Amino acid sequence: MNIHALLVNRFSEALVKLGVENAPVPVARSARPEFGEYQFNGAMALAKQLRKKPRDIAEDIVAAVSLDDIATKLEVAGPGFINIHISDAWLSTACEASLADARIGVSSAPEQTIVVDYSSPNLAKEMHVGHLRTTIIGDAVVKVLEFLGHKVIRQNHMGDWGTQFGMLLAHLSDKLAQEEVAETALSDLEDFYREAKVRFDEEEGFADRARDYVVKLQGGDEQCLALWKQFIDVSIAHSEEVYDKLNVSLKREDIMGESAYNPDLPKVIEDLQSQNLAVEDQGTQVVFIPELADKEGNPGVYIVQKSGGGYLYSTTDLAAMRYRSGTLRADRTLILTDARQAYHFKQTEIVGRKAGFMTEAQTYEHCPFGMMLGSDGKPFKTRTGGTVKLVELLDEAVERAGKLIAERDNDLSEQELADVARIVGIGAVKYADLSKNRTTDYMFNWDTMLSFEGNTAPYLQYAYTRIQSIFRKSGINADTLNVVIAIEDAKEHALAVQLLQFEEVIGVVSREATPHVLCTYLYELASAFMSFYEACPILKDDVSEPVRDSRLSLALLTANTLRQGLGLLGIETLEKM
RNA sequence: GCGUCCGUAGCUCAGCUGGAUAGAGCAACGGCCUUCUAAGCCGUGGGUCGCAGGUUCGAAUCCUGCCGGACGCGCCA
Repeated sequence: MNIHALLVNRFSEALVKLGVENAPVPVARSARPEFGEYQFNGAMALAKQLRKKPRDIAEDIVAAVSLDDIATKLEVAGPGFINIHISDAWLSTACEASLADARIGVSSAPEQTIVVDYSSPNLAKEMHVGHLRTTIIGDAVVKVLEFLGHKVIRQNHMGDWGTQFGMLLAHLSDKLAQEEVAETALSDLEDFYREAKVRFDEEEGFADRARDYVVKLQGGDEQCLALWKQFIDVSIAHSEEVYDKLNVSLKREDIMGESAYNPDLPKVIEDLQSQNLAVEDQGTQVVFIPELADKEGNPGVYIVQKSGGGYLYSTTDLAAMRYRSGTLRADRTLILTDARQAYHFKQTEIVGRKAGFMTEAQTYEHCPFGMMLGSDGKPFKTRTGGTVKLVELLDEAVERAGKLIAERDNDLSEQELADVARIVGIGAVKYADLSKNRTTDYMFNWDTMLSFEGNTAPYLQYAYTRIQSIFRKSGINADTLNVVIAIEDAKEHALAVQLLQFEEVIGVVSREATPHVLCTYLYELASAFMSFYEACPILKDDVSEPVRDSRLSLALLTANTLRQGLGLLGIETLEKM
C-alpha cells in the first residue's frame, strides 16, 4: 500500500474535475498530529492561475476530491492547507491486507536490468573501514532492487591490475623461492605491501625488476600470470572473509575485476579514434570534451592512453560501460564510489555516450559518498598512522556486543549467546554506516560505530525480539492468528500509518540508492511500536480477546516489516536477545 | 584560478520536488522495572538552520554574492 501515491491520484482526479490540468500535486506528511497524517498543499499555488482566494480553492478541492473511504475528515487550515485525517477503519483494512500479503503490500516494479558496481576493493591491500560504505550501501541497494523484482547484476570491479602489481609480484616471487607458500606470505596484505614498497624504494635493482614484471604481466607472460593469479586468489579469499562476516551477498562470480577488461582496451581506443573522438596530444590519446569547457573555452581533457601506450582507469571504465550496456543490457548502471571520482564519471559518461557505448535510454548513475575522517576532522588514521582493518572493526563489535549481553539477565545458551553477539555487533556497525547519507565526508568514531543505544540496529532488533517474545508468551501461532484489526488507540493509529508507508520508502531507496531513508523509516517504525507497546497492553488479563488479536496482528505486521526491512539492509533479526 | 559537494542543538546527523511552532540520537537533568525483555518508555533544558541580499502569500530548502571547510581539475585509481 502506498498512501502517498493513492492520495496523489485522488487529488489529481479532483483537480481535473475542477478544470486544472498538469498542475503539481503536492501531498506531504503533516508535521503535527492535529494537522492529520497528510496534507495537500496545492491550493495556494493555484490562487494566481485561478484568480481566487487560496482558501476558496481549497474548499472547492475538498468538495471535489473523493476520499470518503480513506479519510474521516478533510479540513482547510491556515492559508489553504487541506489536512487529511486518515480513518481508523481504512487503516485497519489496509493493515489486514498487508498482513495477508507475503510482500507486505509492496507491489513489484516493472522489471529492469540493473548493474550495480560496488565494493571493488583494491586487491593489493587489505580491506579497511573505508570500504565499508560502498560494500554495505551497494549490497542494500541490490537487495532492495531485487525485492522490487528487478534483474540485478552485481559487479565487483576489483582493483586487480596495474603498475603496483609489478612490485608485489617481484616480492612474492622471491618469497616463494624461499619455499614460502603464498597463503603464508600473504597472510597480512598490509605488511606484504609495506615490505614490497620498502624494497622498491631502497633495494638496488628491485624497482627495475618490478617494472619488468608489469610489462610481462600486461604482455600475458604465462609464468607471470600464474604468479599474479596466486596473489589474486589469496587476496580474494581475504575479501571473502570480510564479506562473510559482513553478511554481504557478493560471491566469487560477481567479480569482474579491472583485469577482465584488459583485452578490450585497445579496441576502446581504436573505436574512439575511428570516431575522431580520441586524438593524439602531447604523446597521449585524449578526448576533448567541449561540454566541460572552462570559462575561457578550453575543453575538458580526458586521457584514455598514456604516452608510453599504457591504459588508464578511464579506458577500463569505458570498456566496463560498454560491456554493461551492450553485453549485459543494463537499463541502469549504478556505480558506488567515493565522491572524489565524481568528475571522472561525469567525463566517462559524456565520452561513452558520444562513442555510442550506451544508448540514450540507458542510465549511468554515479552514487558518490564522502571520505572518512577521524575525530580531528582530518583524513582518518589510527594512532600509529595506519588504517583500521575492516576485520578488526567487525571483531571488536562482536566482542563488545558479547560483553553487553553477558551483563544482562538472559537464559541464552552458549551458542545462542555467540550468535546474538555476532548479529547485534555486525548489525550495529552496518547500521551506523547505512543510516548516514551525506555525500560529504563523515566522521569515524568507534563509540558511535559500536553503540547499541538509541537509533541503532540493536534498537530495531530489540523491537523485533519483543514481538517474538509476546507471541511465545501468548501461545498463539502467527500462522493461526485471527487477523481482525480494529484500530482505536492513538498509538495504534500512529503505528498503522507508519506500517503502511513501507512501499513508499522502498520506492525512494530504489530510485535514489539511499538506504538511509530506509533506516530512518525503520527507526520511526520501531519507535512507534515501542510507544504502542508501552501504551497498549496485549496479554494483560483485562484485555479482551478481540483487542488482543487486533494488537497481536499489528505487532505481527510490525515484526514482518522490521524483518523484511532489516533484511534488505543486510541486517539479521533475532528471536531472543 | 576554475569546478563539484558541504556549513542545521555541546557532539553525530535527519529534514532540502519551498509550506504551519526546524526534528532524532548521544551528552545533561527529572520521572517509570513485585517486567507482555529497562538494549526500553515518558518528560525538561538546549538552535540568529555560516553571513548578507533576492524571488515568493510563504525560504533550512530555490537564485546571487561573500565567509569557512572538503575534494577534484592531462598521463594513480
